[in-house]
Amino acid sequence: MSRKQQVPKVASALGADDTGCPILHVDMDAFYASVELIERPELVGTPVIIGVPGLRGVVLSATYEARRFGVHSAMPMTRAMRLCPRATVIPPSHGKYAEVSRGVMEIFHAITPQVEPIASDEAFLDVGGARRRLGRPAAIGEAIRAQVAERYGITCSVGVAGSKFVAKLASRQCKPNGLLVVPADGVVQFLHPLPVGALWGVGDRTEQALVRLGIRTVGDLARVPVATLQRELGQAAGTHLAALAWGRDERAVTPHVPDKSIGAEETFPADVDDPEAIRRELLRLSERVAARLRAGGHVGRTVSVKLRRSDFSTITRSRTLREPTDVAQEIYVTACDLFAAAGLDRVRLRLVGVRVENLRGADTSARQLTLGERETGWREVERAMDKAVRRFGPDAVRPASLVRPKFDGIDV
DNA sequence: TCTGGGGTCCTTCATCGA
DNA sequence: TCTGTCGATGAAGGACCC
Repeated sequence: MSRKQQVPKVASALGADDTGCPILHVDMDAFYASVELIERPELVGTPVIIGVPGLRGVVLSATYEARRFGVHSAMPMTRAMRLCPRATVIPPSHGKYAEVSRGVMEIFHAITPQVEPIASDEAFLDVGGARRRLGRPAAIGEAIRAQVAERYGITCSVGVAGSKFVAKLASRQCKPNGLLVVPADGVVQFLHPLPVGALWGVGDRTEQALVRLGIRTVGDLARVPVATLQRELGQAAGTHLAALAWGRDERAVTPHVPDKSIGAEETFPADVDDPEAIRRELLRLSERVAARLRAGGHVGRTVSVKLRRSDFSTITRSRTLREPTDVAQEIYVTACDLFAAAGLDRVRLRLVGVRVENLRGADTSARQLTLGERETGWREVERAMDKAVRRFGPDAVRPASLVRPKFDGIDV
């Protein structure tokens, strides 16, 4: 589901010497759309867009037939429909995608435990340790493609290289339904003709900044002194990009990356300026975040709120608590304080969000009551709510203020 | 044209204590 | 005692990723 610009196809696969190429990047092709077509085979070969039409939604995924009209993921649905009015629009079913994603990850784990998922539809694999058992990396990549196709009837693309970042570029280069090996001694030859925007970490803004400096390709970038890049892009980004331009990327495949924050946000169907309605939404989001914290065994110390005005300008406000929490009421009270302190009363908002950062394991954080403080009992109440939800479903229990329609006059 | 939702990481600035 | 410096931490914003 890459949303970066398509880089031009290379004419040659640069041979197939995969010695020194233990890293695989596996990327499902048009994942959500492909999963939907499993149940709708009559739509194969036609333009299909996954997204919610009408509302303020964006395209989540599109078949390659729709992409030919200029449709791509993250594009506003209204624009996508103008570009491709014939497209069949299917609302997303995240549960279905998660199920296929789990199955695909199982296939990866049967190859090697060194699997680093990047998203539901892509992962890095380090197959260095699987060679003796399963053969060369390119052969392992082909085996994965065959297994995914056989089990789910969908295709994926595989990049094979000596580093994560080159493997990722390679998989993008051979999409859809391809496999590309970038040999260790062909990295510079592979990278330098690519546009700078193809690099991981170069988005629109950075690309514009680089183009202003006359840097259009990775090769151009490689010839610029590191100090210049650091001055223009900042210390970290400058150093990082200078290394990438020469194919240097030492990052290892890391199977377990701990969560650093958990949040939830929602765009209103129409802008809202009623503080009561905004506080109700903050409560709903706090409930969601707290439930996910508890489900993951996390507590967090910093609560932040995100407030986006109707003109899309966005502010965030955060507060670090004395003790970490996974209690919705504590998160909600803090979020309301932050909202009040932001001084946006009666300002029209299009989005609000709640996030908890500074996470740690709930089991490693014994809560310390200060002198005179009384345990509120909210934690116990919310754990009981978790049990009810697990047993009777998500609508089994909710705060009284959320029993009313979510937004005044708009029940969504 | 009009921009979702879930994240990570970096930079800058302010504050505080040693 | 005062001042300057340095590092840690927190807060805010922004760019980027899928």
